[in-house]
Amino acid sequence: MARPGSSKREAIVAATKTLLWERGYEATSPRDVLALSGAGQGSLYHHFPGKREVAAAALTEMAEEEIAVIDALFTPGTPPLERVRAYLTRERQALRGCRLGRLANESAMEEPVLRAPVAAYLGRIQACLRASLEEAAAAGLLAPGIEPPALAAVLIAVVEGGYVLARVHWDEAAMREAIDGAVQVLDGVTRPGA
Amino acid sequence: MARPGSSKREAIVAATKTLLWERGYEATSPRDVLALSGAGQGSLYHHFPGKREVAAAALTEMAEEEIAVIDALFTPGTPPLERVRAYLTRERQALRGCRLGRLANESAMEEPVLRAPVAAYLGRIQACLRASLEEAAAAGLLAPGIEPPALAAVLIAVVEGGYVLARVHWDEAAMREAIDGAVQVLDGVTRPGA
DNA sequence: GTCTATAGGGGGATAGAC
DNA sequence: GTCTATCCCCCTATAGAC
Repeated sequence: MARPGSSKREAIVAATKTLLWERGYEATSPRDVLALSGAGQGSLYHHFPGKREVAAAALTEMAEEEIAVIDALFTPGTPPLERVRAYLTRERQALRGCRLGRLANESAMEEPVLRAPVAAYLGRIQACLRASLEEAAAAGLLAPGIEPPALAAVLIAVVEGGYVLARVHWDEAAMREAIDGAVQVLDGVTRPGA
Repeated sequence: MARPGSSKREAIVAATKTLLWERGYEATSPRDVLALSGAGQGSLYHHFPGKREVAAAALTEMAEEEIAVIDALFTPGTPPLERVRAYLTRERQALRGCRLGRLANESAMEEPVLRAPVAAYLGRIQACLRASLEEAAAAGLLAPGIEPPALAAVLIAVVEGGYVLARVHWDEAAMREAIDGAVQVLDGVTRPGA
């Protein structure tokens, strides 16, 4: 039932992934999903109990995909502070918003099944940042008074907040400035070791 | 027409302010507004062309109120870095989200009349932060390599991103940690002058 | 200026044929 | 497993009385 293999199910989930990023949860209707996927009403309600479960399946896939990208970015090979910088400066489509974090202010976050994949994604990023910063701290690269967990929280917050600024000002530069600042701050509280 | 004095108009705008914070723009229907305000259908469409303009009026008032709070926080009397800390550490209801910034990912941001008050509010905060940080820099309190505009962008982004983290993890502590980190970072890149 | 009544369209879901 | 047809309710807005 929740297995892949049925073509329409995959089409429905794929369309939902597109629409959730583009419009969010509340603004995405089953009708839109069916129109974009080419499936009929029956297919959706055959494979899923309702809209929420379709979205949950889509969000789960989205989180898996994005977590894979994050894990690749934080490969243990490179020096810890390089990994952090790579995350901060990776390319982003600021005006589209964070693919998962953009749902933060929707009522969907009150549904555990929808909140979970979003929390897993942002949580993974924060964990990777924290681990890298702790590694840097252990190597004596972090200024005193800076706790790795707190700095990790700052950096993920700057990225998510950067998306907010870009959307509100309708200007990618608003996010770029925040990211630039984060890099300056990172340089300011670390020693040039890496 | 857009004047106050008509009791129902004010009730409608007041109800809209409440609902916009609680549910956002798309999830707030004229019906909800009328039910909460006690007004009838006719009153809303007598005073406003439609939902968008009601929301615009509500957002404008919300921005004015919040900007007044910000301006009070950044009174020129106190030392510049104290003002910045006061902004960072002011009390917030993390799980409710930013009263204006929570609309960032709604389609409402494509409507200039709705985006403008939100942008004005966040823009004002950023300007106040920048001015304070420039004052601190002029007094030699800022570490070299830290540009006031970039640091101002970081700080407003941490706050807005902190709201996102709190909502996504459904935990106020997620925002607190980001704010704590921002204070640590601020201390890390400034000299103890103030 | 405020009210009730009503309308056209879409949202989310179900029925039942194929 | 997929389709079309249909349902009820809410969304946004208009009509027109008071």
